[in-house]
Amino acid sequence: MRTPTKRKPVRPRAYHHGDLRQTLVTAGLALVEEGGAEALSVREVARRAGVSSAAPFRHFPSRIALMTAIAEEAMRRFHAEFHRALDAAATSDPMERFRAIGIAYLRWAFRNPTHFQVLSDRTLFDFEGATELRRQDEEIRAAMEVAVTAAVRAGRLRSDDVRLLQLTGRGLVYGLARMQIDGHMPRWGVAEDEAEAMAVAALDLLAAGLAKPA
Amino acid sequence: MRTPTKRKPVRPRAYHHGDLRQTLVTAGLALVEEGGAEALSVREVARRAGVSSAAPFRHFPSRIALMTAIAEEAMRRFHAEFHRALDAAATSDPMERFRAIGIAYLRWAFRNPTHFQVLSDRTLFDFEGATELRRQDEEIRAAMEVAVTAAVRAGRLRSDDVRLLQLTGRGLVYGLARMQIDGHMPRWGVAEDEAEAMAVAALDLLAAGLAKPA
DNA sequence: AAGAGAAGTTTGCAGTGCTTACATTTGCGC
DNA sequence: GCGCAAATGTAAGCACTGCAAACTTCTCTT
Repeated sequence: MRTPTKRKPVRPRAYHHGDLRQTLVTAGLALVEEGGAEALSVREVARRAGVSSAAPFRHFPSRIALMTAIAEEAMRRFHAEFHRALDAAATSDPMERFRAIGIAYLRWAFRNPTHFQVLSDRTLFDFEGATELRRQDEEIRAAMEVAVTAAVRAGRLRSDDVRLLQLTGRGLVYGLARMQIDGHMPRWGVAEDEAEAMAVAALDLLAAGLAKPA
Repeated sequence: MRTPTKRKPVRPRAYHHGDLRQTLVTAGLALVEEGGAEALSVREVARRAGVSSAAPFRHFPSRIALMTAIAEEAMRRFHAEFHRALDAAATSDPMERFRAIGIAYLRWAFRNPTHFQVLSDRTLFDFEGATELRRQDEEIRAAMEVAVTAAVRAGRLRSDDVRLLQLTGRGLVYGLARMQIDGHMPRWGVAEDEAEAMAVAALDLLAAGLAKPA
């Protein structure tokens, strides 16, 4: 977003924009935030950036490529906050760590619902082509695997099937997040302002249930 | 919607179609089945039904209204199969019943992924306007509430918060179904042909965990 | 047999993603 | 500095979409 060799650093940027690519991603992110993924059109993004409707195609070959860049930016933020939260809740107890991971995930999803929506639906962007995103996604998954494996090794869980345990944990947390996004919570008697707390309570209930009985 | 006084029940139906409304819903359902909800366009549905692109608007005021009718048809099938499966697994044990409900839900979702996708995303159709659908949805939810309440009364669960227990059960099952639809399973090391069985195993793990320890 | 209403059609408008041809600007080798 | 190629913008246009209006055809009622 800097302007090193540009002659007119501020307003009257005629023709060449300076950093259109990043501007488009930022505008797109805002659009998604306002109206969800399907509210994003290339032309509207161009309008917001103050360029012609064909300009974005100089930087992205298709709408899906633009969405991929937006998803990558969203994942960057998710990844950063996820690790920040994990570091803050530094604990060596594997069950505590399992819980902290789930809470960090839920927290981000509930507070960034439209960004989470983009990340979760892999028909919306080119998952295979987003190398960095895939690495960060894998890192989050691996963090969970580490915690679960440690808990299993310590004999703390009622099952020793790491893959199944992971799937169960992720399944619940993913489901709660998507129920919120897809508008199911009201139908289950969960009000807007208590949704996140209820989701955490559900996670706690699962964690308690997975723990090995005395 | 039958054809009591029609003169030409079969082929050469010129102009008036006879039962276009139902034909459109059926064609739409097939379209959704093939390519998911976003693959459905009013014009393509019209093409398949062999009518002009404006004809569907005689029966549905908008694309969303057509999608709502499609969702209602999908829900009708889901509801029917759900109850058929529940009746087949007739058992009075509340924990068994809880499990049977979850399995029936998972089974339908995994075998009708695109139809499930439509039903699950409430931005795709007019949920509030679909009275019958809402009633059937509520019935499925109520079946779960009955089972959970019975289990709590029988002192079989580690929590007595029915709402939280329901949310946890639904959250897991919904999450597993959506993970499948959104294409997350491969990344979690779950192959296509074992996905449904793994989901059931996760449900069993949750059920075991929710049960009151001896 | 007449006429009204239902259910089709054609035409057209505004929006979309994307392409092609053209214009401007900028960085780089000389 | 100069000049040219590449990068990056624009304008115009195509095929598609959802949807509205005006018109036509059929069917049902009386």
